[in-house]
Amino acid sequence: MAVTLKEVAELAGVSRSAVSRTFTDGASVSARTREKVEKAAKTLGYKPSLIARSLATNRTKLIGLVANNFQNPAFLDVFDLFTSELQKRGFRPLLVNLSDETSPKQFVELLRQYSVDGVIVATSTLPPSFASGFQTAGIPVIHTFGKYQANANVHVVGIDNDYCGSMAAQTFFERGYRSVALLGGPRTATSTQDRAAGFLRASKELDLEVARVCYAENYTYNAGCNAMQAVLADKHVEAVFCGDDLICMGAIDAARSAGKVIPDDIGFLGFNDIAMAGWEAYALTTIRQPIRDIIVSSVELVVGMVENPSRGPEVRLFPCTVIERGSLRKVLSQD
Amino acid sequence: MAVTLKEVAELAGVSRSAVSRTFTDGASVSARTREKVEKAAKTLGYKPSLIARSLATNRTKLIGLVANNFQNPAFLDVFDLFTSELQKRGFRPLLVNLSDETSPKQFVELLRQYSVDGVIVATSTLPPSFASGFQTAGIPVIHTFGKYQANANVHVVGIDNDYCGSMAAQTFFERGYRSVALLGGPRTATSTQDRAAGFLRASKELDLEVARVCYAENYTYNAGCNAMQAVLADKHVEAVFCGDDLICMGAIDAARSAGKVIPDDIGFLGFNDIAMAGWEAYALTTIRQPIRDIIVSSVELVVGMVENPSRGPEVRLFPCTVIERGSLRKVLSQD
DNA sequence: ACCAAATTTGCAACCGGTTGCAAGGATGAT
DNA sequence: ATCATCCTTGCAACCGGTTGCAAATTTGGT
Repeated sequence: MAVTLKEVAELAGVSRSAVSRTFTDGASVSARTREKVEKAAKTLGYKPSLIARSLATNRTKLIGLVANNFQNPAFLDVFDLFTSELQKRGFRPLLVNLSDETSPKQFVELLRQYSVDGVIVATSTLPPSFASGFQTAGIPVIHTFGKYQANANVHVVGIDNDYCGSMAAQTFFERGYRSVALLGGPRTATSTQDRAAGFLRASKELDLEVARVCYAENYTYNAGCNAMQAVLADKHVEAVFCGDDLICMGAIDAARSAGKVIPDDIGFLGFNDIAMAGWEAYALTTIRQPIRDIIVSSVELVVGMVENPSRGPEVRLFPCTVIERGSLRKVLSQD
Repeated sequence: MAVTLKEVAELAGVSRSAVSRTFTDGASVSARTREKVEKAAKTLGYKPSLIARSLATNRTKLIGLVANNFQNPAFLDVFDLFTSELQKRGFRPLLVNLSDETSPKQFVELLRQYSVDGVIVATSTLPPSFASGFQTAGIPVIHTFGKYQANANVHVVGIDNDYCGSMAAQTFFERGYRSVALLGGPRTATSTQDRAAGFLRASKELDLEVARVCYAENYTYNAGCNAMQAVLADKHVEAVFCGDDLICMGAIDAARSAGKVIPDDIGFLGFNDIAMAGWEAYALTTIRQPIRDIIVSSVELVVGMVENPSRGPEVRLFPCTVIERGSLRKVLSQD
């Protein structure tokens, strides 16, 4: 069915090598040969098979994206950027859905079988050991949204979650809140743990009372709704720091159902700044995670590692910013 | 680096064919040989290279997913289901982002170069000719969310958009609305055109006045917001049929900003039933598109075609249902 | 016009599997 | 024990490219 190198070579009256060389850049071919080959290729409609090339070069130009959070709108940006950035660079994305997998180990094997050139593990709910499994198998890997560990041998791109936690406390403090709550993401996520640590430490330093600490079961609206019930039991919580915008929106709706007005009765601080956070119905004040920077950087890094595998592990953290909208009261004026 | 067939064969003391056969099911190997090979493979950590296998078998077990709407939450379900359903069947998803592509033609070439076994084109904003380009190239293709055409040679899985349009008119009629508006998705989408046709025809039959017809520029909240301004200019529009939930939410917020109360002052009917439609802040009454059925069916169909390429083109349409929430008034009681 | 150097070309081996074919071995019936 | 049948095995060719090497050709300098 498909046209092969050989047929082009015959039509052009040159060797197979010559054809191969016109299609691999950096190879030495004379202008005349190239012209003959290109003409023949065009009339036959020839394009080199990337599979065959992969076999010979041991490069597939395939990058795996492993994710386990396909229901969070924040991942729309991830998928969009990941795919378009890879395409720009001549690579292709192979998606792996880890959502309902109990044993993720087998996926290392699988991606190895497909000979992906590199892998981006985009999740904060899997341990660094999962990502480093790829490293061990000889596959360049980036742990995006991962936790930085001093002894880790794996690249990490993301944010400083501990610092973000302290930013949240600072944000509450500046707005005059004194009794606050933490409504984190899933307990097992390293991002949740780090943010909680930073939040609690800074709250202590700023003399904020953390009246309640609870965690949503997962990154969903409903989980936020449910977890908020516990917070509502504490009558004197003035503001809630949520581990995710989606959770925060659920929490807000739970509060509204209980008759609370936002931000007058209770304030909310989200995390991520997904598109919906800007919608008028919620107008979430939230800590923005620079997803674009993170993904672009991850892609650059993984592509860089494919081209130069000896690069040592690197950690890239991007700053987050508070996006001021309407779910917290205003900063106290300084008079 | 990687362990190959040959090394396993040597360790096990058998031929390369024997090793190959133990790893391809349906091949004939004796129990004793299989045991020796499996033991050797295990000690060496051998897994067959899918790339090499692809070259020999002309099958990659790769299915392309072409999409151009990476910002709509409805696609979270698409990505989730598509990837997990493929994984279940031993196939892998290769993602193609067509979002900012002016010339999609080249992507046919690209997927052909990767020798994908099949392609799912999941969009209603590309013409059937794009999908059939894959067919012409000899690649099984499903046009998911596509338009059924009598002369088409390409499989289509989706819904009956014309009928959905008439459902919307019927829904308005049953609730006593008499002057309505259409706020469609992008004009160029075939789904928009078909729904508009069905809506206008049924409105005429039911004697509904369609006071306004306008279209959002794309499937976004902001586009819905903007397009709603025109509708708000008509003081007597009682209800709006939106081409998408996201557009609808933008339109609702625009109406609320203009002081309207929903559904008392103006009613809204969405489309898709994305997760957010159920959130209390919007409580959208919407026409639910059965995305799960559509994607599962698309995957089944494309996998089926890979296994049996001679199957003729097939059209699979799934019924949509009205999900009753709070953005339209109640059905009139029949007394 | 001549020669050394640089460039281009083709040959052939290789990437890591699969598979048709014929030979070898096992099985079962007589 | 003999033979026909069936199953298993290894050989070797093939899938469609790439690439080191040596030969052939071009280039440039004088």
